[in-house]
Amino acid sequence: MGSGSADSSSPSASAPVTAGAAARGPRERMVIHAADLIGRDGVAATSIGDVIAASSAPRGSIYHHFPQGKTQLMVEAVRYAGDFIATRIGSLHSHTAAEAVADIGGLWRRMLINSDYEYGCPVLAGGLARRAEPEVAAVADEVLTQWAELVSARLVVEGVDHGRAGSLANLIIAAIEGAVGLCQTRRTVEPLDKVIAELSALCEAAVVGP
Amino acid sequence: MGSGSADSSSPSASAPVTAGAAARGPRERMVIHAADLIGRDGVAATSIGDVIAASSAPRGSIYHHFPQGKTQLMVEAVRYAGDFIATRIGSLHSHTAAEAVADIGGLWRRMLINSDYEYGCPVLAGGLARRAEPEVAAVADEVLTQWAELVSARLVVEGVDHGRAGSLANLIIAAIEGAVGLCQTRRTVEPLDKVIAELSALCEAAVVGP
DNA sequence: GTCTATACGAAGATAGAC
DNA sequence: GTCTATCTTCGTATAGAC
Repeated sequence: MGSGSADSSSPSASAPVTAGAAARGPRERMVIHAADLIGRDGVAATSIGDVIAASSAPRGSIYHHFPQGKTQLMVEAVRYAGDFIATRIGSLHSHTAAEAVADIGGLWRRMLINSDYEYGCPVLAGGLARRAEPEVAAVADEVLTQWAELVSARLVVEGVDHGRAGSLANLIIAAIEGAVGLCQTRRTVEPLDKVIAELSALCEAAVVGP
Repeated sequence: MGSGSADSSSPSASAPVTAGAAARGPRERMVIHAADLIGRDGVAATSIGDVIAASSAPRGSIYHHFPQGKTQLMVEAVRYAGDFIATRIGSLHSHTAAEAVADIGGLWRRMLINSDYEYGCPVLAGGLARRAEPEVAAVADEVLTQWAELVSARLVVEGVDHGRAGSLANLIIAAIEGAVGLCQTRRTVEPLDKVIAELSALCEAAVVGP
């Protein structure tokens, strides 16, 4: 289907990387699989046909569930992927800022390896598609803002100075996003591992002593 | 043409962001404009027709110049974009590691603003297209390795410890790549500016005293 | 080297039956 | 809600003339 899909239309579709609880209806499955495909191939290379094939959804009801077609599907998928990560950031068990960063890094590490380095960040992919799909990029923008606030707040809780937290959160998000892209390109977790190590050390140093 | 091109086929095509010296032949123009379009729309959303329109190249000789079609054009474009940045890294006038990082940041800052936040990194875009275009991603991998070596060597020259330089170079590349993506998504240079500030400080701290 | 014409397939979207 | 056409546009690639 899409020029960018390797074999997403193969009979045995594997479960999407972000699939937590089993989705109930076809509509929800479509959104989840759309997010998965966007993370792998990007917005432009993900066709509606790809999503249908991957989610085993009925062909005839796409425009019933998503009246605005592909754009709406992509928008909801990026939102879903954003919420997925936001939830993880919000429910981190770690007790220091350095640990929290390492935990998020570990999450991405697993997703990269589980997908054989095919799956990257659907939110970044959505943002990069701004020319063709401005509405999708707008959602990506919102998600990124939310993430930055979540990370920043967390850093403050762990003892990082208010003024520094915003700048550090921005670096953490940018560096992890970039590292995930490098890992996809190079098919190794090395870039991410190195980035997490540097970031963790930086967080430790940024915590004000008691 | 491409579903991802906003108006690259408009009559007055603007000069590509990476255009240094004027290109001689149509072939070279095609490669340069292909790199430009990949940076804006990604590999999948960049069609051969888009490149022809942007570079005012003759339609009839694409497969004469690029026998392997789109893949070859994308491969050469990513290589071109990689060499463009590599050259800049290699000819930095800065005298400290922190300054060098700030200079590279300034280069990206200009390209983002000059393109109204449309132009991002073609090399990262090439790497993210691995599923559809493995050969393009392979070149992106090579370029990324070259960049890392260049940055690392430069850090060592500026006084950063050998063991640390590799890790720091990786962070610098990942963070800048990620930040550029964030800037494209959010239509601001803020993410990049903040990242450069943090990175510069980190570089200063990493330089061993005389 | 460059042109036109054309084959072929994929993708988004709609209409109307069930 | 879901299905099956069907329309239209686009994109890659090739063939053959000039």
